[in-house]
Amino acid sequence: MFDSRHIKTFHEVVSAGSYSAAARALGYTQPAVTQQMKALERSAGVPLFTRAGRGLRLTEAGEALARHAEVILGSLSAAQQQLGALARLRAGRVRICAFPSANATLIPEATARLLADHPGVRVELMEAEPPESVHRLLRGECDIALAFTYPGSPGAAVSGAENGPEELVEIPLLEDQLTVLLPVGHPYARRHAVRLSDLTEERWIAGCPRCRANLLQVCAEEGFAPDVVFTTDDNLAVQSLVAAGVGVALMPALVLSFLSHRKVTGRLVEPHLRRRVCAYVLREHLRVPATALVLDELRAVAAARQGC
Amino acid sequence: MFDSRHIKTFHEVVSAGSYSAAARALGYTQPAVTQQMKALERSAGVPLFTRAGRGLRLTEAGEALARHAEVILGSLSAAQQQLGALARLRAGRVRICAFPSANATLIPEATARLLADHPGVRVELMEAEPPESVHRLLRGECDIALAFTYPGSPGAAVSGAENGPEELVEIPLLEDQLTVLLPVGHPYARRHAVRLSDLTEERWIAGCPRCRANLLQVCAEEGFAPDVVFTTDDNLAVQSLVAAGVGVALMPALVLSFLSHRKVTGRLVEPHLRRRVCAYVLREHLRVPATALVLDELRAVAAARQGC
DNA sequence: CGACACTCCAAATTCTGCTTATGATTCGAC
DNA sequence: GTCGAATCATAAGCAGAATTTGGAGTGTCG
Repeated sequence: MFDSRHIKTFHEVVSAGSYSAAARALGYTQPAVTQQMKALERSAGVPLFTRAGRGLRLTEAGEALARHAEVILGSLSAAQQQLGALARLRAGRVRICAFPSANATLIPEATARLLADHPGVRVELMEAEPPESVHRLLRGECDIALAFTYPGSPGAAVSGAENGPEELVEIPLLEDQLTVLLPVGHPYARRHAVRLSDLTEERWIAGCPRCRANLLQVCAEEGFAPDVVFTTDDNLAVQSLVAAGVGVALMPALVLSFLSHRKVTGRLVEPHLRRRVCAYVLREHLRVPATALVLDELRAVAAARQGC
Repeated sequence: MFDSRHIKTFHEVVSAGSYSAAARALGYTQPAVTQQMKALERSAGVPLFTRAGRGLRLTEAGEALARHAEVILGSLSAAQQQLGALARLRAGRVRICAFPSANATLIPEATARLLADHPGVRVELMEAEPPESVHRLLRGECDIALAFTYPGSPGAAVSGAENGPEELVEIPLLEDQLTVLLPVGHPYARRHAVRLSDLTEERWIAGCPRCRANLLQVCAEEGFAPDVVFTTDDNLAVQSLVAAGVGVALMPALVLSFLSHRKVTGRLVEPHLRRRVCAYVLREHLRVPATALVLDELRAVAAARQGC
C-alpha cells in the first residue's frame, strides 16, 4: 500500500523537476524528499527515476505512477473538499422531526435564517408527536427532534427508558403559554385572563393524547373533572369546534400564533399553564457542524419568540 | 491530506462494522484502529461515526468519505498492480538500439527467448551504428545499446567523452571472429585460414567507417596498405561485390551467419582478428527488471553462439 | 577556474504510531 | 436480575519511522 504522502511528494517531484524544488514547494528539507522517494521505490519494487545530468528522468514505472498519481491525488482532493464543505457549513443535511405546531412556526423561521447565511445546508423535515419523535432520533432516523412536555408529565426526554447509551441532550427552547380558547360570544371572552376554576361547567374539546392528559391533570389540580365532549389532534378542527360553540379548549400560544378565526379568541388562563418546548439531539451529533448550526438557529428563533 | 492508511482502515471499519473486527482483519490491535479513526476525524474536521449501541453508524460525512474511499483505494490498488506487474516482469518495455548485424541475429534470438517466458514484456528496436547507439542511450532514447569495438580502437564505451555522470556499464557479449570473404574461385578459397599478409595485392571492399578504419589499421600492422576500391555499410552489397569479383572483404562471423551466397566463402584470417560485441546500459537501469531480463537473455544468446 | 546548485550520506533528534494494560459500557444468556 | 462476552476509550510505554542537521562529492554555469 502506497503512502499518500509519498504519492504527493512524488507528484511534486515530477512536476517540479527536482528533489530540491519539490522539497521547497512542500516545506520539506531535501533529504526528506530523497528518503521518501527511496521508500517509494522500495515499496514499488522498481526504480522510478533515472538521473540525467542536472535533471531527472522518469523510468517506465515512474511514468506509470505519475499517471496514477494524478488520479489518486484527485480523488483524495475531492474527498477532502467534500468533507471540508461539510465542516465549513457549505454543505450538509439535517433531518428534523417535530410536532405539527413547531413545523408551522419554529422550523420555517429557523430554516429561513439558516438558508440566508448557509445556502448549502439542506433541511429534511418529518412530523411526529413527541413520544415518537425522540424514538426516531434514537433510531437514527433524524438528527434533531422537537418535542414538548407538560410540567409534571414524565417528560418526553426520558420516556425512551434509559438515556444512558445514546446520551440524549435536551435543549430548552421556549416556554409555551397555554391559553383557553373561547368563542367570541362567551361571557369570559373579553376578560384579560380566565380562571380555570371558572370553567368547571364548560364542555371541553381535547387535543392530542398528551394534551388531553394534561388537561385532565390541571383540571384535577383545580378540583374538577372537565367534560370532554370531543377529542382530536387537529388544531384546526379544535378551533372550528370552539367557534361553533361546541365547547372550549386549552390551546398553546404557539398554535394560536398561526391560527385565527373571527369567532374565537384566546385568553390567558389562571393559574399560568405552559408547556416546555425542547430540542433533543444525541450528544455526539452536537459535533456535527450542520446539526449544531440548526440548533443555534432554533435557539435564536425561540428566544426571539419568547421575547414577544 | 488524508493518510492512505487511515482511508484503508476506515474502509475496513465501514465494511466490517466495528473497530475490533477491522483491527482483526488488518492485523492491528483495537486501540490502533481507535487512534487512526480519531486522527482521521481530526483531519476531516467532522465526526465520521456515531455510536449506536454495540454497532456504529456513519454520519453524513462518514457516508461521503466511504464513497470516496472506494475510489481512492481503487486507484491506489490499480497503481500498485501496474507497478507490481512491472516488477514481476508481467509487463515492461525495453528499447534497444543495436547495429544491423545484431538486429539480425542476437536481438531476434533473445526476443524469442524473452517472449517465451515473459509474454508481457515488449521490445522496441531501433538501429544505429556504434557511436550513435551509445549517444542515444545517454540521451535516454533507449535502454540498452549494442555496439562493437575493434581492439585498439578508442572503444565505443568511452567515446562519449566522460562516462562518469551516467555510469555507463559495458557488458561483453561475445568475441566476433573476423573472416575474409572471398569469391569461391579465389586461389585461397579452399584454404582453412588465410594470412592477411597474403592479401596485400587484393582489391578490398570496406564496410562501415569504423570497419574501414579497422581494416586499414590491421593491414598497416601487417605492413601494407589495402587497395580499397569500394566502401559501403551495406553487408549485402559487400557480399555481392565479392561474389562479382570486385574484391575481397573482412566480414565478421556474426554477419556471415545470416548471409549466404553461392559464389562467396568466408575463411579464417591469420592473425586472428575479432571485434568485441558489447551491450551498454546505464548503471541505474540495471535495477529495472525488464532491462535486466533482456540483458540476461542477450548474454545467454551470446554465450550459446560463442560456443558454436 | 571558481562559485553555485543539486544530490547523497550518516548521525542524531524528534515524533508519530503501535502495543500492552486497564476501565467503562453494552448486549445477550441463564 | 445477574453473569459473561464483546466492544470501545484511555493512559503509559516503547519501537520504529521520518525529519532535520551537518558534511562531502559532483556537475554546471559564469
